Amino acid sequence: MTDESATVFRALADATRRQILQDLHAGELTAGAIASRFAISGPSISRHLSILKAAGLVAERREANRIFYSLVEDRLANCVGGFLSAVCPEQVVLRRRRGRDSRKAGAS
Amino acid sequence: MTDESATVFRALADATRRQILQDLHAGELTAGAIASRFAISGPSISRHLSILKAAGLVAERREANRIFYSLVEDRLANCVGGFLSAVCPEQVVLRRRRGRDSRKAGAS
DNA sequence: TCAATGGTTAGCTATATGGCTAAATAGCTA
DNA sequence: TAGCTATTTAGCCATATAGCTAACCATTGA
Repeated sequence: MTDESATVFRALADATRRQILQDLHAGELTAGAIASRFAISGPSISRHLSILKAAGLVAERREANRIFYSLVEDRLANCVGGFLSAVCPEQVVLRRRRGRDSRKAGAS
Repeated sequence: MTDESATVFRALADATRRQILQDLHAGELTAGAIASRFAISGPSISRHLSILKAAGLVAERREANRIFYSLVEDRLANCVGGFLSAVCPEQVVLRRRRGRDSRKAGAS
C-alpha cells in the first residue's frame, strides 16, 4: 500500500503500455491482437503485458491457446486517482472506490 | 498536444519526483528546502526539478539567490486526469479544466 | 506423436535513468 | 574585489529499460 503504486507509475511511463491500457478500455483482447496494433515485435509486447500485469493493471484469462488481457480499472483509478487526489484534489474527483477500502470512503 | 504528455508520465515514474509534487501542494518551496527533505544530494534534486519543470509540472520563481518552485496543478490534472478519463472514465471525474477548452466545460 | 498456432522466456545490445562529486554560475554583502 | 550562500551544470558510473532474434512452452488437431 505504502509505495506499492511505484510499479503502476513505472508501468505508465511507457507510451506503448499506456496505449495498450487505452485499447483495453473497449474490452479484452488477445496478446496477438494487441501486438498487431503496434509496429514492435511480439516478444516486446509480451514483456509490456507482463509489466502491466505485474503492476496489477491488467488481468489475463486463458482460452484455448490464446490469452485474453483485460483492464483492471480499479487499480488504475485507485493508484493514479489517489495520487491526483493528494496533489491536486481541487481538480479531480475520484468516484467512490470499490473494493478493499470502500468502507473508508465515507466522505462527501 | 498529441503525445506531449509523455514527458509528464516519464516525470511521474520516479518516486522522488512524485513526492516533490506532493510536497509542493502545500505551497512553493525553495530548491534547498526541497532537497533537505530527501536523503539524496542537492544536484540530484536539482535534476529532478529540471525534469519536472521540463514536463511543465512545476514553475520556478527567482528571489534573491534562491529559487522557489511551485506546482502547476492544471498541467498535472489535464495530462493525468485526461488519461484516466480515456481509460477509466467511469471511475474518475475531472473538475472543469481551465485553459484551452474551458468554454467547452459547461458542466456544473 | 507430429505439426501448427499463439505466447512467453532467454540472451543480447543500445540507450536512458538516477545517483554521486567537483566545478561553475547567480546573487548578495562586505 | 573577495567571499559567502544557493543552485545548477559537467562528468562519471552503475543499473534499468526497451527493442530485437532465437529458442522454448502450451494447446489444439491430424
